[in-house]
Amino acid sequence: MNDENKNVPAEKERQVITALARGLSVLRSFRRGDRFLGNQEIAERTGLAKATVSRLTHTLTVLGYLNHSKRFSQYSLGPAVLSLGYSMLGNLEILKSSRPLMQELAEHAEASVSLAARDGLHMVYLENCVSRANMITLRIDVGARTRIANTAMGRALLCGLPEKERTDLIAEIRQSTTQKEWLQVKAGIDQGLIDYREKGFCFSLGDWRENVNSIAVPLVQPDNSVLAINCGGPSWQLSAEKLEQDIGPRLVEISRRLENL
Amino acid sequence: MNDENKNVPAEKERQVITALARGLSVLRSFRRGDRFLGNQEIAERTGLAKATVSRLTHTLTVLGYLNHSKRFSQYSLGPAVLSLGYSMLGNLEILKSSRPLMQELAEHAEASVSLAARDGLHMVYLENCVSRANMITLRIDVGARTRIANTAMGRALLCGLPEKERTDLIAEIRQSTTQKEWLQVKAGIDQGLIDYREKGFCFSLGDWRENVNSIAVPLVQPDNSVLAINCGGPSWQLSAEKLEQDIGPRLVEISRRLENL
DNA sequence: ATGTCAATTCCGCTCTATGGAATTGAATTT
DNA sequence: AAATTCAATTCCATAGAGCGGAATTGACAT
Repeated sequence: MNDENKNVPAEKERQVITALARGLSVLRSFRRGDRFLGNQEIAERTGLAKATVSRLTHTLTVLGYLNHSKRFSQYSLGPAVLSLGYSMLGNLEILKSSRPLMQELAEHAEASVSLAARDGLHMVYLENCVSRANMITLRIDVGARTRIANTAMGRALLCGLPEKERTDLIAEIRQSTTQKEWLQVKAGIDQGLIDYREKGFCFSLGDWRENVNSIAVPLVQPDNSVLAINCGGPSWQLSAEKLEQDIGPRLVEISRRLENL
Repeated sequence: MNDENKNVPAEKERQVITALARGLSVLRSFRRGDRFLGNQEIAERTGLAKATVSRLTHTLTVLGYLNHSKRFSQYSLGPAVLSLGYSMLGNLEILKSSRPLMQELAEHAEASVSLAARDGLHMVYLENCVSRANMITLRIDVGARTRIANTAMGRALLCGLPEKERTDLIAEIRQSTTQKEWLQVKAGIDQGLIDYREKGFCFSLGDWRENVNSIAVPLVQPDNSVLAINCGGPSWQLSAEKLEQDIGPRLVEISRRLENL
């Protein structure tokens, strides 16, 4: 076997435990909408050998992270994964303090206000406050993910990162984007940086979904990790002007207050 | 090397991948309230060697399941764990259909109505509906866990299980309980079985927390897995009588409707 | 400078995890 | 019933991943 380092600059990478990484990739292969997956399907998605997947799924089942349905001999995600998320949220101090402020803004704007953290090239929603009026309509759930590249959330995150990390992340995003898409994405990011410098917040006017407007601000935590808060909703309800004049300043104020404990 | 089977009845256990199990136990070692844990602390909690933990935490960090704070050189749970929970909930058909019924009952009872699944000896909350009136007071979050042994949820689950599984699970519970505790626990379970046979639901009157009453019903899914729904709240608001006369029958009705798709 | 404590790396060894092939098992068709 | 198909599981030999004790590094306090 030859060391095919795929022209990675021979960086002495630290050891990653493959069995663990593989097991987790099995869990991740369940996407929204796949209630049940069989070993075969999982093997295809993860690129692992059938025998390997069989053992991984068995292990995960024993541990409660997967359920096994005998009827169909297929697997579904088990309750144990939920507990992990619960522990995570329970340990985030910021949630307690941010909730009331977010809810207040949600009511004022009659829109949706969310707090999110970065996971790779995505933002993961940690908390979501909705105005009573919209309670039923809108429902972005905790744990949901949106791309950094084309959302106000993502742009705000980028603005909150230290120079070096931002550059690296932008490079990563570029990697993951087709040449054609990149032009748009780049434009959005650059505009975000400008908006942030000039106004303190980033926009996404229909970039994520047509007819959905949103603005967002970064939120730097005591441990220097960066989160982002956005306020978004249907464009007929949240005009660019309203966002800029009214909501924006309020968001900035919220972030300021949260950063000062 | 001698096969020390530790007097386990020589059951040919299937292979469990240790590296994966260990990695997950690292994640689980974060309990509510531990924002940050260091390798040493994790090593103690999991019983793994320091060097091993160091590699596991590194792997988990690379994958996004842990965050590493350079300042304190400690780890916290990362956003990736949330996504897993999200995928799980997103794939549960039952949630969509149960939500309106649960919310309706929550409003009627001015209490909290929850849906939960079993994870080991615990019930994990999958969904929680609260009456508007109580929105602020009560907050049992999705992903939270309560013991099967002393809750209405747990008792209802036991009632919903097929004979064999129930017996096994009760045996497991016994294992995990001190002799002294067991008497109480056993009594509660037996009473639950009686209540379920006679009335269709199980009680917990102050068994979980003093001043908290609750009733629950099992919910058997198309794939034969069993969930449970409860309705609970402060005892001054939910008297035993009200639960039995009014809430109970409604819960049974909900479960009946949900079981018939 | 010196001392302490934790994280990481080193290193040789062991046994775990691996994947191709064979087997089992379930479901469907003839 | 028998035959066919398709997927899951088990078998097996082997490579090398993961292991832990010990040494090293690194951060911080004295």
